[in-house]
Formats: sequence, C-alpha cells, structure tokens
Amino acid sequence: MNKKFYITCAIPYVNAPPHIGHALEFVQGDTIARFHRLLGEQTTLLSGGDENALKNVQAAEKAGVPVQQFIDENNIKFQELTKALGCQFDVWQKGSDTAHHFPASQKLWDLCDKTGDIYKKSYEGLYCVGCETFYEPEELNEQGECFEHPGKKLEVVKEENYFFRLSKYQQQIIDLIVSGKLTITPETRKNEVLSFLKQPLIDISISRSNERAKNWGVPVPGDDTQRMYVWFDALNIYQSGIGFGWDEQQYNTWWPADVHVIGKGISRFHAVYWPAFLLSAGLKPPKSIFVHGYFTVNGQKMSKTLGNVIDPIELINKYGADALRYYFLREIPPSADGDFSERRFKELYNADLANGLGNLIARIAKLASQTENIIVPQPQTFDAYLALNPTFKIYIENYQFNDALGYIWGKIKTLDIAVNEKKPWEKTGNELTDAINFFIVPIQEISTLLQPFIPETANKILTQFSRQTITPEPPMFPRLT
RNA sequence: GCCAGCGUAGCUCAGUGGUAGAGCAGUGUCUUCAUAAGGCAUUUGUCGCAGGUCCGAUCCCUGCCGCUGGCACCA
Repeated sequence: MNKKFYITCAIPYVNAPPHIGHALEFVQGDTIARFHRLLGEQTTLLSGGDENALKNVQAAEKAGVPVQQFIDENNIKFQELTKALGCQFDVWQKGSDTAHHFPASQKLWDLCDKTGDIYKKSYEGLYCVGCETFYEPEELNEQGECFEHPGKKLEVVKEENYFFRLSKYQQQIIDLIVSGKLTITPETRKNEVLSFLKQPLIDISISRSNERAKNWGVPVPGDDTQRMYVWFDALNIYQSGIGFGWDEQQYNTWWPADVHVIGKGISRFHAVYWPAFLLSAGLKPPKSIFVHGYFTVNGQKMSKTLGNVIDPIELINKYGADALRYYFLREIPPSADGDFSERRFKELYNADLANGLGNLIARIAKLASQTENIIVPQPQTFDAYLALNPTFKIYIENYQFNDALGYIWGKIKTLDIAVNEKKPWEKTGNELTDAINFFIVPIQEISTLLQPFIPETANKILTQFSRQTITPEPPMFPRLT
C-alpha cells in the first residue's frame, strides 16, 4: 500500500455559523491534503463538530431549539461551507455521535485511568449562575461580579471532579517538541509553547458534574454523575473519526496524525494537553501541528459586537470558490495574522486572476485555436512537474502557500513576456505552429501545479490544454470593475 | 507587569556590515493574440526615534516610542 497521510482541521464550535476564519483553515487543510493525494499517498482529511461544550447547550436554549437539533443544523452549515469552498473532507466526525465518538472517548479515559493518571479532587470556585460557568477572581469586575451579570453575586461552589496528571508529562512533552518528533510550525508558535512549558504544569480538571454539564456530553465511565470536560473528548475526535474504539484496524492504518491544522488560539491544547493524554494512554502523539493566524477585517479584530464578521458563503457566491481560496492562500502569510478587506480582495483578483492567469490562458487559447497542426502532448504527472520545481516543492512542504503561489505567478509573468517576444500574430505556417507549441507544456505544468490550491480552475485549464484541439473558453475570472 | 516578535516606497512585504528591493497601485511608452488585458521604462523612501561600536549600519549594541502575540483548566 502507498504511504498514508492523515490530516485534520480543528473541529469548529457549532454554537454559531461559520465565518471566514473557519474558511481559511478548511482551505489550508484541503490544500495540504490535495497535495498529498496528488503525490499518490492514501490521504484522509478529517474535521467535525465540537458539540459537547456547555456553550452549545446555552446557545440552543437561547434559540429555543432542542440541543441535538441545534448542533445538527449548525453542523450542516459548516459542511456546506466546506463543499462550497471545494474542500474534500473524507471524515466529518460529530462529538455527539454516541455510536463512535462516545465509546472512543470512554476508551481513551479508561486507558489514562489504568495508567493512574486520573484522580478525583474537589474543586472550589466562584460560579456565576447566569453564565453557568466558573470565573477566576481576576476575570471579575471591582465588585467581584462577572461582566455579563453585574449586580449578581457569584456563588462559591464546591464540586468533586476528575483531574488529569498533566504535570507528570511536562518533560516528555518538552522532549517531543525539542527533538522535533512533534514539530510545530511556524517557529514563533513553537517558541510560545516551549516558553509556556518552562513553568510547572498544573493538573487539569477533565470532568464536570451532570448538573453543571446539563446532562450533555460524554458520560465518564464508571461514574454516572459526571461528564467529560469538553477538551478531553473534543481532541479525541481526531481518533474517534478514524476507528479508535470501534475499528482498531482502521485506526492503526491512520494513526498517528501527520498534521493537525489549527488556529493560534488553541495551540496549547494541541501541543501540550493532547500529547499528554495520548502518552498517558500509551498511544502515539501526532507528528506535527501547523498553526495559522487569525483574520482581521479592514485592520480590526473580527467580532460580533463590531458587526464585521464576514460570511464566506456570500463571498463565494459573488466571486467563486477559487477566487476566495486564492486570496486566502496568497495573501495570508502562514506565520502571522492576515487582513481581509474587499478592496484588497478585488485588487488581487484583478491583478492575479483576471489579468494574470485568466488573461494568459485566454490569449494562448485564442492563438492556439487559430493555428494548424499544434502538438498537444499528454500532460505529465504532478510528481514529475514537482521534481522540476524543487523550490516550489519546498514552499508547499513548509506551508508557505503564499510563496508557492508567488512562484507560479513568476512563471505566468515569464510566459506573458514570451508571448510578446515571439509575436505569434505576426507569423504564419510552421513558424506560427512552433511559436504556439512553445506554450502548451508550460501551461500544462502551471495548471497541474495549481491543483492543490485552486482545483476547479486548475482542472478546467488542464482539460482545455489536453485536448488535441484547443478552443477558447469564457473567462474564468471576469475582470471586476 | 513579565516574555517574545515587529516597526523598510501609497498598500502588502523581502532583504544585506559597504552608496536601498519585489509585487500591487501611479506615470510614460510599445503592442494588439487576449478579460480596455500584456511588454518595456519609470517616480516616491531621513529602512520608528535617539545614542553607541565600526573606516562604514537599515542590518550589531543600549535606551525610548509605537504595534502585535503569549502568559493554563477560557474553543
């Protein structure tokens, strides 16, 4: 069997519809997955729904909808988004799936418990009845009240919970990261995690009382008064989706994950807690974590209160999936936050997609359609073209999508120059044929290499330039005014 | 507050101890195969501020100003 490649995107919180941040992550994950599929690797791309958080229950109550129905509906919105973006997810694992996810999470719990890493401890904290959550003193206002419910006194609530011996794994996790057995990209995120690991780790609570969890979530095995704390089971979706606890053979084929694609806000959970759970359970930690930044919109943080949350579906309907994919991959540096503005989006669209790629294809297709006896060879494989472009390969492998695309657009520029120099419109007969033949292979190469990034466009061009007769097609990216 | 990083052309950013670069936008020009697209040429910068090291610093050091991120049970 071919080499396997297992990649995940973070499972979104399904208490609200998706925004462009989710879209960015899906596109990045899909691009990496497509790259590996094109290399001939057996590839699985997974995401799912983070459904067991209390906030989902609260959001459902607010909407006046049963919890299961609420999260199912939101889940569909996320899955529709992935399809609209042209992302190929192989597995969509829901946290509320009692057939697969529940037994998988209980199995993980049992394994950690068997190692002796789970113990009971009483937890005392300030509880806000309005928010249904605990607060630390520094999270409260001067009156010692939470900001959501001023005037309401917090209660001191004491509760027995299960704790996980995170402290025990401190050194092992440092070793994993320093040795590169668990790689974290980009470097700045790795440094952040390591600096966090310089302080002593504190054991974390991994369960809640049924009452506090509103009877929602995965029951703790052997204790029907408690539910698992959402992170313990949420991270385990990466395993439950591929057979853990219900199909060991399938699980062993895919685990460990080759990459977890995540946003910067949850790097600790993935780089510290998750490997610790797995080590405790005697399972392999993931091989790498790729951390992307967040979006700002017109330079400002995205937030519901500011009302600047961007709906990716609207953008796709307006400009097409590949245009949005291109913007994400070209404009957002992998190591930093990116900004979204429609002005910039249009600028990039016109400059690169309409005037650049689209126009080059249009001019060559027109010339080719008017030329006799052109030779259209069979395009080579992705592998073969990749071997010819080692710099490009390195860019993709390092998740420098922006640089990889910059590299391709350098080729487009070169071809535009070549058209001007060869002046095919001044030629006839064999001279014309030769001039046009010159461009066929490079276009096959470009479109093949673009397949992971803008698959629909890439395949359209590749098809157009693989037929024996090349004919002009309507513009793929009509220029925006 | 502590730790890390950043501050370079209108915009997004690259870069090096030796008289500053790319793309986009702008301007001029050539061309017509093309989505009023393309080629060529070209303007702009006290390389955050102030000191220091050095023959020489945008790149090294110090201080200051500004911005961003991380600082645990919070997705």
